[in-house]
Amino acid sequence: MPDVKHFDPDAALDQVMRLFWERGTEATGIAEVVQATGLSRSSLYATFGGKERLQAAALRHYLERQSRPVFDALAADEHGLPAITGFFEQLVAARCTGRHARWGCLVTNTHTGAAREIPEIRQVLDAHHAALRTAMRAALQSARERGQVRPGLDLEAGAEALALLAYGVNLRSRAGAEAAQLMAGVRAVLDGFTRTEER
Amino acid sequence: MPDVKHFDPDAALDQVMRLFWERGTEATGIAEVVQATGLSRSSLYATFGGKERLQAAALRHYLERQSRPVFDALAADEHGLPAITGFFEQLVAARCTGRHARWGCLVTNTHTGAAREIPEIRQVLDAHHAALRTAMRAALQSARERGQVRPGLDLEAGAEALALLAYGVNLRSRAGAEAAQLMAGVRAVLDGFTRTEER
DNA sequence: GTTATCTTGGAACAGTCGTTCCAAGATTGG
DNA sequence: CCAATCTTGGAACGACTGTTCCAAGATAAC
Repeated sequence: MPDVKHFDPDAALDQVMRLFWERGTEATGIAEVVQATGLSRSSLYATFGGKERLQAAALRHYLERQSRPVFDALAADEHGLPAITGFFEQLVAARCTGRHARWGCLVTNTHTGAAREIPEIRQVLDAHHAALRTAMRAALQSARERGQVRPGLDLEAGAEALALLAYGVNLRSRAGAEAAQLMAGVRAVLDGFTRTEER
Repeated sequence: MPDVKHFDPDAALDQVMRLFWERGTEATGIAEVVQATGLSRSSLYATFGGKERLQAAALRHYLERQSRPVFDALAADEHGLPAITGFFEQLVAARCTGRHARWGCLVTNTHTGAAREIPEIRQVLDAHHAALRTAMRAALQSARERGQVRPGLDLEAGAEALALLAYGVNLRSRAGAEAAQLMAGVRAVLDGFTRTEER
């Protein structure tokens, strides 16, 4: 006849994710996590384990709640190149203005930290990259079917390129890059993927 | 009638740079710096000041010794697009194989850390981005003069795009990305910049 | 050789790190 | 209401953080 948790683990994880996202995982101490969530150290460790496990959980949470919905929307959008343009406009806007301005992307930020060596975390990094690539690839496929894409474009290579471009946007945005400059860069790549007659 | 330093500050800074580059600045303690350089804490603090100043110095050192020479070579190379392709081949090779494999780029790595807020460091980040953009811009200019570039390409936007792409390469390489996949992405972008008749 | 000045080694600092532990509290099935 | 079981608050842990300090050592001009 056990007791039950006095809090919502998912809501707590969401706050941890935001904390790690904004301030950086390595720079965030357990004390700050305790304060932000309102939990005690006991509850924290009993629920999520140590900091590594917590970081991995927060990262998975980010992938599911933040990235996946956007990726899925992109993959499902059959407008082709305009869908990709829209994705980047949305991305740049989110990275440079609003509640999460200058936070970058938690997954992107994690690439440079020490935690990237931990298998559980490396796995999420790779899963995120694969998901982003797949979404880009699907959108490019739609674009080709609509005759928007320049002949000879390797869709796999194009998807990889757009994924790398997104990382670049995420990275530079965290150091204060201007939205207009980022979008100009994005457009230069996208124009290069476009069929001449469409341009 | 003072004493002189018993070590070469520049050589020491070079070792600090390598340490921060490989292991990450936040993850590297002063104790490790002391051990790697062979200096005492006194000499370290007397020469470079605290960790923030040391990080800024190491970052500037990286920009001057690692980035600048490559950027200058790119800007001076008048072969056009092949020069840019060569730059990326060199980059991907350096990031994925050899002594510095999987180290990424110190400047790129610094974008995500807490130190990005420090003015002295933000300044180096922006200077690096400007230098990279300028070099790319010069190479694209040469490419245009040689008729290699597709009509309608905005050289500024193109330079920004290639810079963002480089950050993406640096980032993903640190998490173990495959060289071939990275280069495929790069080629997709570069092909998009190429004049149709040249392709 | 003397002396003034800087450098060096190493101990010590207070503060923070992530983690552990246990008594007290809360909950649910009986 | 009892009892079994999990949760919770909070103190305490050793290890490490970056930094400071000072006596001892080294150097170069006189």
